[in-house]
Amino acid sequence: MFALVDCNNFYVSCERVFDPSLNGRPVVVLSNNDGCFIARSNEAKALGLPMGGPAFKFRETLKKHRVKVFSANFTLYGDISSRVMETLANLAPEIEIYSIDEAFLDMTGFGRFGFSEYGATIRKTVTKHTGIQVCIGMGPTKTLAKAANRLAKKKPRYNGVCLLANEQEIQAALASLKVEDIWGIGRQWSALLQARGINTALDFSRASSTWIRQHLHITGARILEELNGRSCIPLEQVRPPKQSICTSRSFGRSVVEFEELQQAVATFAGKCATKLRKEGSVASTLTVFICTSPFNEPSLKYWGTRTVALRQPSQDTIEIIRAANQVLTAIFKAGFEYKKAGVIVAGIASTTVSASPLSLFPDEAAELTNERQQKFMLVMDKINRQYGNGTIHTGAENSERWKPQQANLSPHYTTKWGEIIEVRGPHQYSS
DNA sequence: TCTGGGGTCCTAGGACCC
DNA sequence: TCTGGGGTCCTAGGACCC
Repeated sequence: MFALVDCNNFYVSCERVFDPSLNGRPVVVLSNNDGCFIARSNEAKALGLPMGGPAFKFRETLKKHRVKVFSANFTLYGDISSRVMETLANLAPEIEIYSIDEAFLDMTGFGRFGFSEYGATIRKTVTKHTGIQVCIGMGPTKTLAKAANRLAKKKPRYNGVCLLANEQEIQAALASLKVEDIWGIGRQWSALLQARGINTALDFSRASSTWIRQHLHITGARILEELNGRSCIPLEQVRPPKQSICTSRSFGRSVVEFEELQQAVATFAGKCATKLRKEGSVASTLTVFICTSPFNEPSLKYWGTRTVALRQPSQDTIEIIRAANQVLTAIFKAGFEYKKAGVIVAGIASTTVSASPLSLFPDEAAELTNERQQKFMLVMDKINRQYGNGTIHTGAENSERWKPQQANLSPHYTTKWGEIIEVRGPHQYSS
């Protein structure tokens, strides 16, 4: 038996924990650059504000209904998330952290407490420890637990916990689930399925496995099995090492100058190097991409990207920035208004298993430099850990000019002393 | 005027090996 | 006119997830 625990309207809930006056009011959280809706309270959903909808198109509604709008505060959400996960890990020994607001739990052996009863206990405990509300779905496979979770969220009669334990419950649940709402079925595939008369999850579960295998490949075949109660997507308790690391941003405004793009790309490359060191990994390839707005007319559109091999697998900020700069120089075209850029490092290997190949012609001077570079990076990371990110950085990195817009950022309530005090104010302590 | 960021898995096809 | 069988590795592109 699997359980899927999913936080309700997670980013909005995080904001509400620190400002309960927002309860009952419509609240939305925007993506970087205050672009799209990425979280909505139930009240905001009821106003018809769609997930992913661009905020500027709904200015009227936001104003008219006095919707509280937040810029994304990922530092806060990440910290609250880790508290939720910690609570869950104490309630069930086997847990897979699936996303910032979701976790799968292995419920094997918990039947003796009653699955639904234990689900209710989990719900209560998480709210008590963190202030975050969750819904829980349970079923014999991860895909069915996902479906159950959807029901738990949608239908009040479940009280936030939906258990699919027997054949009848499962069939009824699948009949009420639209095919596009199955976990793993996106837009393209649901169109394909609907064209074939497969409209519900129940239809899907009874579809021809040959046809599914042919058109939806192995991924679809697994879903079919899982809907029929045969588990084939296992719980992944340890996160496998990342295969690629990406740092990309849309710019707060158009960027035209090469030098400015250069600073942005250097900053992303530096961030990738920091992430690599945090993972204990080295990368062997590097990709840089730059692009104009996808909403431009075709003649004003440009998408430039190139991948190169690094001279040797690396996690060195300076090395990676240098390589990224070379790629940028090669793909940059003057005369375009750039809106976004990014750096991706891949071909990742762990530093701990000494997977990086040795040089056939070792260069002692270079080795010495490498060693010094590594020590330098250690010092840099240590300073930034202790005094805050960005305390020390290379001259090439600069995030001032292209910085994303964040007009309505809430304080970093749980991660910066200064911002906690700023909000609460010393006078409140007396009461 | 203004439209996010960070990932994974799978397949097909090309280039290569013996 | 006729031209094997069994592989690996890599990349691009397309699908999906939150």
